[in-house]
Amino acid sequence: MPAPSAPPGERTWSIAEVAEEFGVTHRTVRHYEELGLLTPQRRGTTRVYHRRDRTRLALVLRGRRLGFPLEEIRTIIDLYDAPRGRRSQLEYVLAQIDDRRADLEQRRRDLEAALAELDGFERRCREDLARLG
Amino acid sequence: MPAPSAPPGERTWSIAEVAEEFGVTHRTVRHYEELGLLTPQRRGTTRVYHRRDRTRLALVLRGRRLGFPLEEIRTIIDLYDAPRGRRSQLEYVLAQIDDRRADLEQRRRDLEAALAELDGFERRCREDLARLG
DNA sequence: CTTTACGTTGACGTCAACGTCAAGGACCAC
DNA sequence: GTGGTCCTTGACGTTGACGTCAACGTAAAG
Repeated sequence: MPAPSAPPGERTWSIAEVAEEFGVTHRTVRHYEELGLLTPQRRGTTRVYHRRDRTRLALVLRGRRLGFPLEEIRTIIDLYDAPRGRRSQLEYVLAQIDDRRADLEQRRRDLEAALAELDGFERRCREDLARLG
Repeated sequence: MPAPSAPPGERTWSIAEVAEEFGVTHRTVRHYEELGLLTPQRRGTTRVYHRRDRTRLALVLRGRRLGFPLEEIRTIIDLYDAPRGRRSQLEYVLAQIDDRRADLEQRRRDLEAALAELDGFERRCREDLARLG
């Protein structure tokens, strides 16, 4: 059963399909649900994934590639869905955004430094190689 | 005993000093030694850290901030110290460099995407805020 | 000489992020 | 019916990266 496309015309996916598509195991998908990172619909007892779930999963996996702990990832993507009706809420969200940005920019500096070192190292290696030529 | 600066005039450090300076615990420093990331000298039974160890520790911590597993970090920084006398060795090292660069550039893409999203989200939040007067 | 500070080596504990069964329900094909 | 495929919920195992003792050595300070 490759997941029904029943009432609102919107396509949905089974757990096996999303796992396959994103290159993770169904256990991983379930784990993310346990942590509140995903909240698929249920058709009876079976999980039904919508576009929204795929979007969130993509965000989770990107955060994972960047080395963030899942708990932290949750607070971030929850931020995107947070209510922003009142001024105080908006100001809180904006403060969080600043924190996140500072973190990401530190990582960017680390990343650029690592890449620069790698470049320098490659140059030296190529010079060594040329000398052996 | 803030570590002796005995024969070659080069300053050295105790485990407490390097831990302090890099903002980690001595347990962490020992753990890194167990994994072969650091190889301090011994004066009797006591560890003595040289500039080289500090350099490596800095690399390790940067790798850690970037979310790399310690084992992977070890293979990378060992690469920097690897023998490159023979052509085959150099070619191996250059291949490894390419692998590493590909990984780092994927991370950079993820990072840029995350920052871009954050920027867009902040703009929307600021617009919401403006609408609230 | 005893205390205090810092060092050492095990060895077990913990937490995150899953892996890996086990046992069973639901539905289709034959 | 039986089998096969995909789904479910536990629940225990594992790995990485340390934390946290315990038990002990050593060397300067009182």
